[in-house]
Amino acid sequence: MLSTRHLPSLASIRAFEAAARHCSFAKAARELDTTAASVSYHVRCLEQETGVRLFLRFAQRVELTESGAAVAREATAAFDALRASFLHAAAAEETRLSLTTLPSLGTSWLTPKLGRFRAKHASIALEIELSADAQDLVGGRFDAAIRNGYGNWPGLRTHALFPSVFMPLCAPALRETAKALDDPQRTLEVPLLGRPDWWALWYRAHGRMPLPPASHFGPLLSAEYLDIAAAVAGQGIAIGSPILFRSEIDAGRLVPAHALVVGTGRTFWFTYPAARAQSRKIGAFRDWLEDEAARDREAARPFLRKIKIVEPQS
Amino acid sequence: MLSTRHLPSLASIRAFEAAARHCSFAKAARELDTTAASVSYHVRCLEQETGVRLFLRFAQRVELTESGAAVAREATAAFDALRASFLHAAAAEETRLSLTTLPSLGTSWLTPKLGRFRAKHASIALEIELSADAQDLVGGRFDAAIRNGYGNWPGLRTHALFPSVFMPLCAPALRETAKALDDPQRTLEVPLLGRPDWWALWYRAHGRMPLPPASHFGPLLSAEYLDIAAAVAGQGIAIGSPILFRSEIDAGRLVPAHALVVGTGRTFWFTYPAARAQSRKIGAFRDWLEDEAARDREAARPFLRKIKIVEPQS
DNA sequence: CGACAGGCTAAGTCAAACTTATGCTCAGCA
DNA sequence: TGCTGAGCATAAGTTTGACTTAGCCTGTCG
Repeated sequence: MLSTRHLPSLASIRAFEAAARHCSFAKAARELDTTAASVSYHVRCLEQETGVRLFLRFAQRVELTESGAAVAREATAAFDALRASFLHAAAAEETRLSLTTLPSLGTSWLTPKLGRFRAKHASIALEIELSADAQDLVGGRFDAAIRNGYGNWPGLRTHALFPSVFMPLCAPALRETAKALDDPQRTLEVPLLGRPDWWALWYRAHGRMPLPPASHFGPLLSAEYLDIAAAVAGQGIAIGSPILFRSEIDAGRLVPAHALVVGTGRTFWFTYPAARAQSRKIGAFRDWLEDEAARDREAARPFLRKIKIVEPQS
Repeated sequence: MLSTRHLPSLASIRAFEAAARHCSFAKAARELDTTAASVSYHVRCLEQETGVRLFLRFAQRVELTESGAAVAREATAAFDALRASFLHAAAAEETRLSLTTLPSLGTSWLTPKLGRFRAKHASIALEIELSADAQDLVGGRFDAAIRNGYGNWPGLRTHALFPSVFMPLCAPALRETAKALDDPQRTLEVPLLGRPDWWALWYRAHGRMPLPPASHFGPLLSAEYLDIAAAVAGQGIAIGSPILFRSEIDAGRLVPAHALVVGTGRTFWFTYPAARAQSRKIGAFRDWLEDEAARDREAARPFLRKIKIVEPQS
């Protein structure tokens, strides 16, 4: 009859449980949006499989047996507990958002704004992991990511935040020294900080100055925001995003060392698996993030007004 | 997402619960005797429907999330409780047998034997309801019945116990008076007790005596065993079954008032719904009952050796 | 008495459940 | 290092338990 782990058809148990609550097959059918014949069939199968009389039948009604009532109590409790656990898990799921993002964006741009997100969405705890490499969004480890790229990632939904651009930035004290970026007669007296490939692209876009030799470059640091920190300290001219480091500019710790802003067509995106489109927390974070990005794009308008796009050499 | 009473697909929950226990879709599939693809599909559907990440996926394994683990605990507990309630109900069902039977058979024949049934099957509690009318066996109120008839009841399984026959029985003191049943010269000095239709059939089978007028019949009592009680008290000659009332004969309280035993082809049957054929308690009771009936048929062999069958007039 | 509600059953239908085939990523081993 | 096997994923196709429909029966009520 009933083996060790075997359980009767759960569909039958579901039909029985509803019939027991209503003491009526017709009412159970209405609740389950099915027919009384289906309920009758399932209860009969259950009785046959288990050998337990669950209902006494009368012409126009049914009556639970003692055994039937006992099983029904357990069934109702079991389904209620199951339901509650899903509701609880879904609610808990909506209170934690795990985000993977690039180190400079996370450190310099996002983190300073989190107070505003927390104020707006007190119930959502944000967990941010910084990584220079794009993390997998399918395995379930992360809910969403902020990435730099062209936004053509299969299976992911993408929302553009702001363009990925760069320009020379330096401490105000180096404003005079920085004029050498535009003057072939002047010698560059401080090192160039940041990604050499960006500097190469910048000089290419500039078009009227040769790329300085490698000896003019500072040490290669592991993230953009470290180059910027060195520039703030007056150690050279860094190449970086006027959006990501806007707070430094606004505070007067950095100034544009040259007016030319270069881009490669890349953008910063907020992205998540398409299957997660219904997630309320992802939606809330996305909406807030888009507002923040729009605000920063607006504030950076003088820099973004005239971006010179260059093709990266592959 | 999840409405008030709605529960996700129970098949999906079942697959998830097994996968959670094993932390492996492949192992769950083996337990459920299905494929890993099926388990994977169900878990995915469940995650999609509930919005809850239940597992983190790695190339060759899966890992429960916190939420997944919580839901799994509830699911395992729910299924275990359900299973236990069915096992318990099935066990309880096997300890109670409700039988409907005819009054005389129940009172005079079956009840005196119940000690032997109880001794043999201590765990089965017998509940007997006496009724002159055949009770419904389909509604679930009764497990089985002992009926008198031809045994052709649709949907029921039948086991013959002993033939339904009748003969004149009286107290020993009326043995001389009873000779009038065979002697046209003698006047019947005591009333005839019991069913007038049986007396009519008996005289028809006799063939050498006219049926006495209605004035020779005693009052119409509601059950055969009451007629017999009156006969034991010497109030007349009763017509009844030498099997049902064998104990009175053995004790010398009654003697056959005439040797002729008449039957109409009817039998006493033990019967139950065919769908209940697997019931252990019904099987146990049937086996015991058949033994008792066989024993009584053997003891009544002198009476049953030569039964005169007459057709009832319809 | 007729209408209706609510059970039952058998035959037929259908959609969720399941299978098969293929692909991908590791881990372990020679 | 290359090969094998295990264990996930997905899409297309198949199957079967779940469900529907039609008809019947029994009460209840107006």
